[in-house]
Amino acid sequence: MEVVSAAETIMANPSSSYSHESNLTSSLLSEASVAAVTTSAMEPALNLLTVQNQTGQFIIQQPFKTVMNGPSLVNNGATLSKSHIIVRQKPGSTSQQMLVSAPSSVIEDITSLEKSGLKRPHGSSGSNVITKVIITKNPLSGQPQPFPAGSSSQTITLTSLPSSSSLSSDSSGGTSPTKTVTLTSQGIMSPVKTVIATIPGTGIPKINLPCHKIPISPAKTPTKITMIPVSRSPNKSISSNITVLSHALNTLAQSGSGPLKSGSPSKVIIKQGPAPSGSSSFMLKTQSLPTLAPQTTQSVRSSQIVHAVMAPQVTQGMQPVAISSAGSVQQIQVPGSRFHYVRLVSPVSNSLAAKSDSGETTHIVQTPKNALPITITKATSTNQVKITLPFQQQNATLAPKPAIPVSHSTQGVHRVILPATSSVSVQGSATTTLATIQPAPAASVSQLLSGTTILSAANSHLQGIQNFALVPASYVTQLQQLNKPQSAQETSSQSAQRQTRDYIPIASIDPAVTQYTVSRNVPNSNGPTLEATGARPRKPCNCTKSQCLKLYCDCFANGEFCQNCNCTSCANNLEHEEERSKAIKSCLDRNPQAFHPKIGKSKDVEGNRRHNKGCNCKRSGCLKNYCECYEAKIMCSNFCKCIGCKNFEESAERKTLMHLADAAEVRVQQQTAAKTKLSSQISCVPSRPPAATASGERLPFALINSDVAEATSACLLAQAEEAERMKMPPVVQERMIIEEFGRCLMQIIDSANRTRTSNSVA
DNA sequence: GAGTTTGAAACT
DNA sequence: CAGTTTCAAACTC
Repeated sequence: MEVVSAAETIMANPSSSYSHESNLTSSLLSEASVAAVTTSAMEPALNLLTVQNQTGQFIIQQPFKTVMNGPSLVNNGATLSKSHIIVRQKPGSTSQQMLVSAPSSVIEDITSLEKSGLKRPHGSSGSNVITKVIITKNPLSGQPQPFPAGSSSQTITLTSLPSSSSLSSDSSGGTSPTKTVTLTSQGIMSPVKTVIATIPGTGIPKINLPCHKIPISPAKTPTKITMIPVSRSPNKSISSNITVLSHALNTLAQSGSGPLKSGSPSKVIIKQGPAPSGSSSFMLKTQSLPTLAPQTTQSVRSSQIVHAVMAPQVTQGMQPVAISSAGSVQQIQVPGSRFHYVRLVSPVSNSLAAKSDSGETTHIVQTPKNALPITITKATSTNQVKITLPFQQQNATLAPKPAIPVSHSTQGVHRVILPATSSVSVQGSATTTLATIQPAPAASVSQLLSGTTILSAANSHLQGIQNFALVPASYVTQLQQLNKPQSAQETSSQSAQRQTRDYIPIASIDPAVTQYTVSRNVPNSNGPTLEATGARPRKPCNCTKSQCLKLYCDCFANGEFCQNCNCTSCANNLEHEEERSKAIKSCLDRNPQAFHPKIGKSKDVEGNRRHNKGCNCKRSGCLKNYCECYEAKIMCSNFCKCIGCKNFEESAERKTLMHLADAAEVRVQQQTAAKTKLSSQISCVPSRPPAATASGERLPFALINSDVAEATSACLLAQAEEAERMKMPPVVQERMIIEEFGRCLMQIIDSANRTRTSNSVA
């Protein structure tokens, strides 16, 4: 595996050729790599890239300068950019290469480089400037580097990244002191200390987050962390300080996937929570801002420490930051569980990040307009630190090819397993084959829809089975219920309602690539019919013997947890997560495509759907829902091995059935439409007007009560009797009655007028 | 609602 | 890979 971390520098003053504020966000390194890449302000325009080993000893200290619209330089021949610096440990490299990448956009002004007295990097004129620094041992301590056996040297390679990934300049911080974010990778057993101090001589508050380590990978092999370019909001000097964190967090989102969606600010929350077996776990959480689309989420395990050093202006202009947004994530930590869950959730509200749990001190920073918010939360009662910072969203472009679940089982590699129903396509077969955290799982992660949950079983004994799995949002409900015991007042029906409400299916992002899973839950549907909540309708299963851990169970086959089902001895839930994981593994062993959508696109006819495997019907003629093809409303294909198939284009039986089905559907739709229309008409019926005017005067009709109506009726009846007694013709009798009715009305009006008059007099 | 039919999944 | 068994949904009454 390979650890890649990124650093980012931001120009503070676009008008100056040299910036006083160069923020290098540094890197996350693997357990096996050097401990830290640190930058600090040696002088206003010079930063120091420091690579520390696990014992805190400096391995590399490379000053570099950030130059506006020009190159940044590292004395040792390394060039760092104003935007991104990526430090990575090359996989399989005996020399333990570390790659530091920077955009090429900053490697243009050679003149200023030379002017600065710094060494011109080799090949800096090209777009890919690579400088290698090979260090055989710690130059300061003389001790061997803490690399795995066999590594005899380190190589730091500086490459340039596309300029498009660079950040825009910060126009406000020209005179601000250097802000530095340090990420220090430490050994697993590193002591935990929370230090909030001030950097001597700078007044810069230094926050050493009480994080033992950032769990990166349970594996012994290095973990690759790919960096993600940071959003290019115009004012991101603060955010840049923590960019490294976001980079590390976004490993998943970045790895192997396409470019990030520029201008899509989001937030990354690094949260350290208690972890079993003496290791801390970091929940890397990103939350996209409103109007943003998908989000990425990552849970990383490693053994690293994060130190955050932030300039005072970090807290300047603090504003509440909206956390919830269009597509955010939730981290769910289940006590006692080895699994770490992260959920992508739908936007709910624009709550404030500043508001945190009791005992937490939250710093929320949001740069001015269009800037990205940064939140640092330190829990006083717990050992928990959250850093919320922006980062660029990942391009959620989907490839039309579904690639789930991932069955690739590289040891020590996080895997992302998408349930069959997710229909989430990940890009490229090569990368999606293993939607792993290394190196490309993020693509799929970022493409997840709301409700998708990542289940991480890293470090568990299930390692090798599945370190990461995407589970349905319904799982989250169970997780949350575990975390928060149900209120005694909550009835079962309320619970059911809440669960139903919370249920969010995993679905395809792009309808064009939606793959229909043959599920009995959606009989004869042309596709996933969504409920009002956007959730796919879900039918409870009735499994009795399979424990809902076989593909017989639709819930399980769809990658869902059983919820409100009628099953017995169900193990398709959180309480049996290990069993479930084993069952998933078993299914995948039998059939790596087990959770793939059964219905895919036909290659023959564009846009046509087709059963990927084909049916084997013998007695139903493929004209009953027993047939998966018929159930999916598609015709049998060459893949089918059915006998007596009548489910083909020219089949008269099929046409008849389809017509009947269509007619029934039309009928249902008409009924529904009629009901809707009726209800809307009823709602349009004008209600009784107010009985009084705005001034309080009672209107005549308001005087008509039962007594008045009875008296009026008596008058009319008396008049009718009188007319009859007078032996008047029927026409005249009617007229007399109507005239009497008129007189009654006049009396009522007079009474209303009298009431109005008396009210005005009063 | 109970019993039957059916075909996918699981098993041998 | 083929045959058999198991299973749960679809279907019938």
